[in-house]
Amino acid sequence: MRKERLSEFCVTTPIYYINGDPHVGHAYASIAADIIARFKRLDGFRVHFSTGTDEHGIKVARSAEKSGMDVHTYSDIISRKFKDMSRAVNLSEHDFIRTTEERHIRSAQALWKMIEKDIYKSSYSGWYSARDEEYVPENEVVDGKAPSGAPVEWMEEESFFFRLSSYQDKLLELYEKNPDFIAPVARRNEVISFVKSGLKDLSISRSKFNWGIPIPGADGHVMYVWIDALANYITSLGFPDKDVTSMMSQCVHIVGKEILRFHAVYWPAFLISAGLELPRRIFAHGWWTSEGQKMSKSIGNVVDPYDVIKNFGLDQLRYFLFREVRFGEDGDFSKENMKNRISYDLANDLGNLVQRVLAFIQKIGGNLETNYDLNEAEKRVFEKSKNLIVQMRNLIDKQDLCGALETIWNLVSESNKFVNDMKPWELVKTDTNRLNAVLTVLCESIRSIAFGIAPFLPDTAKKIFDFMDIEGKSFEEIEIRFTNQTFEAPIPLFPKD
RNA sequence: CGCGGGGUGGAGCAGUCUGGUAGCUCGUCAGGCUCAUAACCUGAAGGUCGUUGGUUCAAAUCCUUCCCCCGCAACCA
Repeated sequence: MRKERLSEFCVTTPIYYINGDPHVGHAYASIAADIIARFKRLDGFRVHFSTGTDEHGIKVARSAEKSGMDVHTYSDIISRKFKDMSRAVNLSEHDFIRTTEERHIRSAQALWKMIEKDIYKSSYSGWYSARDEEYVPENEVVDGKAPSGAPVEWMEEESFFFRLSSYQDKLLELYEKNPDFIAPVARRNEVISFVKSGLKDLSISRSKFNWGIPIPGADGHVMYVWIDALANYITSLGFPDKDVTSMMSQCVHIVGKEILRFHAVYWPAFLISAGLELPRRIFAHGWWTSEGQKMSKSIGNVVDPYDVIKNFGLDQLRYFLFREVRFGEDGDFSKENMKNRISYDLANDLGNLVQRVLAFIQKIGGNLETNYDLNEAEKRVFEKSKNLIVQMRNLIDKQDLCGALETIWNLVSESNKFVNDMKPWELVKTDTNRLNAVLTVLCESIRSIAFGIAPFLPDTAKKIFDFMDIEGKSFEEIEIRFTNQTFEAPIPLFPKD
């Protein structure tokens, strides 16, 4: 009965701000969400998966101006690049949402109306850099100058405020009652400590520029980023036309650690104010360095996902990103490590397992006479392969993507060891009955592995499914026992040069 | 004294709450095995567990001194 209620699932990436080209950090968040979405679909859930671009704000308006383009045209071009990246990293079925779309403008305005009781007009003041046309955070002002070196002056403008201060206790109660609302734990502690230190009301409008969503009934004011951008999640779910309650309640927001606070503090406050359902979890991922150094344009070590895909392959990238570093922690993107992962984990362990087993079956005629009358050793591996998805389910629900891969590779190793121990190349001469049992177990195991890797390495999984004449649409297929089966001749999955 | 996390063999980490001769994954070296893009098995090298002093029969683990690294500290998507 609980299964019934949980049959919907929602996962989101942040919407990416279009002030630069997509890099591996964007790809990382997108692939993470995709892996989760794919796993849940295979597991029978109805999944809503959204990503997109955040296109309003002074920076975008200025960039457009600088490049001599109309801001709409400019947004279209940059947004397109992110859309292309989504395809390049093989995101499964998703909604790509742009904050400049009509549906989103309606949604953000509707949300504004729903939280209006917590909004009041006052004036916003802060250190303003005229040259950069933006406010500079207090702690970044040094000797009356912005980090850019531009002079700053104290400015005031009329602004709408959201009464965030009155949500402090409610938020703390939310974190308290839902220990898993923010993950990983270290991040959760940071957020709690931030909220405990006291919340100030939030300025949520600007009148100095107009590249934003107009505030209903307040000419000359546009929404400032928070409400506009965060509302994308409910826009994507059909708000305000549809009831978003059940999907929201199952929603996991994947975000970068740099924007955790907006998602873990402001967003729930807005939702509570609007009387809308809260998401299930906010998960903050870490950042990648490149060859041990912070990625930066000036060093020229920014990792371009297209380069990696071209040089190493897409599934290889998807594997590396989530196996190399525990999801939630920072990590280093090193070509050397990437090569090793591909060579050892993918080619030697997984690729070779599939190859040695399926090629062997070819050798003895391409036909497997199944035998499920198993002895102890065979049963152990068989059970383990039947348990793979069960174990992964728990890990994926905690967004432990690295742990999920480790679990799969445990089975890969165990299966390789099983081949060595059972020596099918000897059984073929001595005991055909045992041989068939051993090969049956191995095929069951390979099939489970293929399903396990399917969310991570969809193309590779597809190849294995094809070798074995499997659909690969649902984990339920794992339960269907092989009967006398003819398999295709395998081709190495990760050929070495 | 703003809040928090951390310093453990080459790398990344566990162990610290509930003291008892340091463990995991990967890497390195030697041997065995070989169906395969090879894997697996056996053995080996490598750590004064950041520093100081203390408690104790016994400390990576408890108390103390100092050093170092990293997050967060509100308008940065």
